[in-house]
Amino acid sequence: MSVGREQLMAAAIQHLNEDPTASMAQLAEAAGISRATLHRHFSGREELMVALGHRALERWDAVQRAAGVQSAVASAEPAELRGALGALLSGLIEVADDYGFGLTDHAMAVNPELLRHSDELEEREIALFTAAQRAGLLRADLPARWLSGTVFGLLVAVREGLRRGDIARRDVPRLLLETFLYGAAAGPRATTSPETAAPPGTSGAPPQPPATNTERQEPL
Amino acid sequence: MSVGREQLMAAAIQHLNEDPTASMAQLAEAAGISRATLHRHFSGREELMVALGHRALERWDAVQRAAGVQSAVASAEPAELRGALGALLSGLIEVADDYGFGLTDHAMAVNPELLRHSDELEEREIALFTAAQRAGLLRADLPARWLSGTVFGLLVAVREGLRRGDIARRDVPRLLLETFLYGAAAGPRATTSPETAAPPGTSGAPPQPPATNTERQEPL
DNA sequence: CTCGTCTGCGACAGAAGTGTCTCAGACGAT
DNA sequence: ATCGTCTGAGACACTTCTGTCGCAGACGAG
Repeated sequence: MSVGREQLMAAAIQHLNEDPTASMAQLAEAAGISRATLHRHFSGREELMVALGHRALERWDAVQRAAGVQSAVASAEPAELRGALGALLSGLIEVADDYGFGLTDHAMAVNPELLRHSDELEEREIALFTAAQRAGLLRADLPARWLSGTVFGLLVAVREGLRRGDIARRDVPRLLLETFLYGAAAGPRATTSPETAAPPGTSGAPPQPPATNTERQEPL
Repeated sequence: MSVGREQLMAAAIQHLNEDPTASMAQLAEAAGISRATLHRHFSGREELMVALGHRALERWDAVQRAAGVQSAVASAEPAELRGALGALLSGLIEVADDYGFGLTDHAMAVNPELLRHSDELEEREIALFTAAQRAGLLRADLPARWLSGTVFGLLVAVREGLRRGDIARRDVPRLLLETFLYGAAAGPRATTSPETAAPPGTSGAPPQPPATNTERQEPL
């Protein structure tokens, strides 16, 4: 047994991230094994895809557990919800980066098993958003389900940005969090590190209208 | 000539939105023509895909022109930039809805022609974001390129939300605009229609801390 | 009516991927 | 050394999609 099932799936995912249309032969070669051996692990392409999907969903699940989503929702404490939200988003970045192709791959959106599994995780996430809305951390005038979709879309944007080299890996958590929470509009807001609010960009100081300077609540 | 080339592509796209893996035979059937006739219009699948891609990019281009992106950037006037941003996002919703599959289809991300075309449009959009940052409409502490990616990601979220029936079509412009500009965090902000700020959801009034009530600048 | 054009239909070969099978060899355990 | 297990290589049949071709029929223009 040269390569285990785990390393096999890891190699497959890594290769699928570069070419989502890779054939079984290419995936076998990427894993350094023969096509026959690949079929000894997974009876067919379908089974491999489902296995990869579940692997990704289990990591998503692990992120939710590590973030303490369940207990935060149960407690309804703003502090706990705040922490769970931050940990969740941070953790999801890595998952989206590792399993990038799965975010938008058609095979994942068709299989009933995977759909049920991901729906379950999504509902848990929506429950967190709903609780955060009740606690006054997140806006209540946007459906929690849409907020969940927003996170998904932003993770796609993160994946693309990293793939194309548009954004630096170390900036991703800040970009994701800032964009998701406060959006792109200019205006007074309290960030986690105010000194990074104005990077030394080429643009001079924006002729910003002197809006009433106030403190904004800092949910995360 | 029963069906023109335009209607043919429209039918193809509509069908591809439901099943991105549809074969040429399925696309021909969806358009109500034979497979041979489809090949008389497009020499192969590759050519069809490129044509569909360009069609989508031309609509994107049209949205940019209708929004007056170029002149707004040239003028650097906050009022013009504000209008261009709003018109751009509103227009992109329809494009993303009609050409949904193209947002994440692999064939689109591979063809050099389409890449050059979309890069050109994207650069124009980034120029608008940059100008809006200089005018104080958008945050300057987030890269304009990331803001462009954010819009892309949110459009993917819109597509998915509509496909799954999570969100109502009439709510989409508000959801997209509000989320992109102000994010998901709770806090004092001036929306375009304050009376819609608190929908009659099941959740009671959130125990929101009485943050200092202030007016926020309203970029769009 | 007749001609030219366009269309659908069926057939064809080729390409690519998939799943299965056999066989020989490597390798470790005993 | 031998046995059992696992592996890679190759061959095979099967499916699906693709691209091309010829032919017959519909249909409008003249």
